[in-house]
Amino acid sequence: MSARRVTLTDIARGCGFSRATVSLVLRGSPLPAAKTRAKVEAELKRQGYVYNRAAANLRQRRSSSVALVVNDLSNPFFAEFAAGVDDTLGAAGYVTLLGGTGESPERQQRVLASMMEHDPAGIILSPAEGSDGGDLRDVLGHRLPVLVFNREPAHARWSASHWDYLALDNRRGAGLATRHLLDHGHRRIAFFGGHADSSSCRERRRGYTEALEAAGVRPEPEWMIETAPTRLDAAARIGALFMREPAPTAAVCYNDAVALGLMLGLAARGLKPGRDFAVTGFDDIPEAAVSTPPLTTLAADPRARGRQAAERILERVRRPDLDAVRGIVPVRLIIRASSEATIA
Amino acid sequence: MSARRVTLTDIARGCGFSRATVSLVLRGSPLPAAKTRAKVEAELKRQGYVYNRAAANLRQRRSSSVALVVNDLSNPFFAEFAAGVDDTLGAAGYVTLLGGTGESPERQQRVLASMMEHDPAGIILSPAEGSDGGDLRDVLGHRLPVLVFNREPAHARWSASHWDYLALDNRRGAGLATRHLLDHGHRRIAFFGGHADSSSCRERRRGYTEALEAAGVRPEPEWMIETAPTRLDAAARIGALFMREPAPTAAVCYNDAVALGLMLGLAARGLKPGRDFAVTGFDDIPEAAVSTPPLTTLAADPRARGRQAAERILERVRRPDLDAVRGIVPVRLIIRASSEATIA
DNA sequence: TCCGCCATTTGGAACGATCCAAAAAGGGTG
DNA sequence: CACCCTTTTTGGATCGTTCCAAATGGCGGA
Repeated sequence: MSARRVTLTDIARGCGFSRATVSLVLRGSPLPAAKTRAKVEAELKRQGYVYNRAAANLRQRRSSSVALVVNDLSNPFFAEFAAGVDDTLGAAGYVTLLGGTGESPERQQRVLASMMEHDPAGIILSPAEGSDGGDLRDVLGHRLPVLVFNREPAHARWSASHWDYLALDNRRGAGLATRHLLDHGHRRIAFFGGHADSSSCRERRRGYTEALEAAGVRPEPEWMIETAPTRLDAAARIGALFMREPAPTAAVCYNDAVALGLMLGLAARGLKPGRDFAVTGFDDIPEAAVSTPPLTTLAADPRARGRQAAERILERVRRPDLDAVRGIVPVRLIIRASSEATIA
Repeated sequence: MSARRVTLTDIARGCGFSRATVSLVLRGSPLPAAKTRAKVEAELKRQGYVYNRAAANLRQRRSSSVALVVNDLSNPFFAEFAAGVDDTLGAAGYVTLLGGTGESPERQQRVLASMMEHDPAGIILSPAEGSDGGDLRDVLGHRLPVLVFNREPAHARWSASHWDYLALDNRRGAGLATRHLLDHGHRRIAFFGGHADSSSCRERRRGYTEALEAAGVRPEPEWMIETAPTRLDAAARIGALFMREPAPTAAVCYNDAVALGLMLGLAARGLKPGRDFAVTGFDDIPEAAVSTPPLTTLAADPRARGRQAAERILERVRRPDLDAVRGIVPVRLIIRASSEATIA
């Protein structure tokens, strides 16, 4: 166990060529003679040589990894996203450095600092809620290609800079859901869940408000209800919807977790979601299709988003000087039973 | 953009000390005088120095990363597992190299080879279905600490060696579920889903069979039904349960995905799961709590398992010569409505 | 004043690869 | 056989850090 690692020098000694020649063979250069190549390759196999990419990267001043830092890995949306990122990076010969922040900006700073020490070629960051753009800039510096996914950190200082940005079309998505409910005759529609200081929540609220106004319905501030973006907290706050008569007859929810929580809460109050009250979500997590009732929601194909993010960061690594790109990806409204409730 | 990276030498030049001294300060050695330390630290901040761990690792012949290779990141069970692993590794100052294999042994070989080139301190592997122990040994070599999670690769050659192993108590878990159904009066109980060549499936089947036999019920080979471990395939194969009269009245499912698919299929045949037919799952994925009806299943707390795996691999990195450990973690039966159906 | 001792500081060789310019080995030609 | 040209091969410096043995400086005591 645990003998020394086999190096280029060992191979060179073993087959009587120089380190330089062995290195050429390793990299598949056409220079070495066929005979030489064969001998070297035999020796590589014989000794069980494993390439040391770290050493090579050091000399070549490049990097073969990309960091992926996400706010919440246990959320299936981000897990799928991560899978997509890893797919594409792997295919391009990069390895993924994974870091989870658990929605804590402090922890995010630490994780990012640690990533930086590993010298990634670029970084894909889905910021923790409450991230500060200035703090991020401090750890990440000005040199590294960065793609911000899904939400914008507070303090726009960063946005004046060269970071790419990729997010869902939250505004249009929420608008679609709202119009869908309006089309079913609803007029008293709440926006339920999420934290108003998260950029994605603000955008969704905006899409909701605009859709209402476009239909000539006045948005009711009391019906914009904040919750943590989890099933549990959503279920707990359902009371806020029914404080005052007349109560809403439908709700656009911040995301699927919140919508599922809301439906649970409704059932507990004796209301049948989808018949007595219409609900929509956002994300189309796998559960949405099998909940009771199945949840109308907005699909964004997180795995494809992951691939997209990876492709973009790779492109940016190749050409660091291009202007930053802001990508807003469309979302699809998936209509299921949870929004069937109709107002005559 | 993209100026040269700041190095130790730059700092040394900038504050008039030698590289060696700056390095001592960086590593918090007590040797440098307080005054010196202060000056160096000021210069570090001034130039925005970022430590290059790769270079340090090269010199020190050690590694600060651990590879995590999983068969299916988009499965919430493994996503949680990964989050747990990353938690613990991060806290210990290691970075996680993530790799997904999508259940393909060929891809797994490639991913592992790539990981090896990045010289991880150890590797946590949840093998793809159909992995071959010999192949694994070939890429991983004999030097690297390895923890195999969740299932055993075929060909036991590897097991004679020094790899750690951590898995759920599949046998006991399936036994618990089976006994639970027996206690509700069921006698015609199927084992539904999974591939018989996966070790976890074999173990669960064994627990099921033993529980039946302990209750004096003869297991019926036709009632062990194979499916891919997905909702979709499970739903598609439901017919196999009802080929012959009398049909089973309950099923122990390979995992939650399969159980959810089965319930879907039952509903489609006009049977109400939980009332006309009892179902249990395995894993306790989040959906299990909110499905219709909520699913009786076995919980294994994947995040805690992730932490456990990480701790074990770190321990093994510290002391490579200890004997391999086989850890079997207990699972808890979570009783919900899907298994309420009773036989008088 | 000189010496020895302690606390600091330092030059230069590693680590395992790549790069570059230059050397060595073949192979025709005249 | 000397010459030139092409094909192969190679030594040594380099990437950014750490390690080590040895150098430096200051200070108290003889």
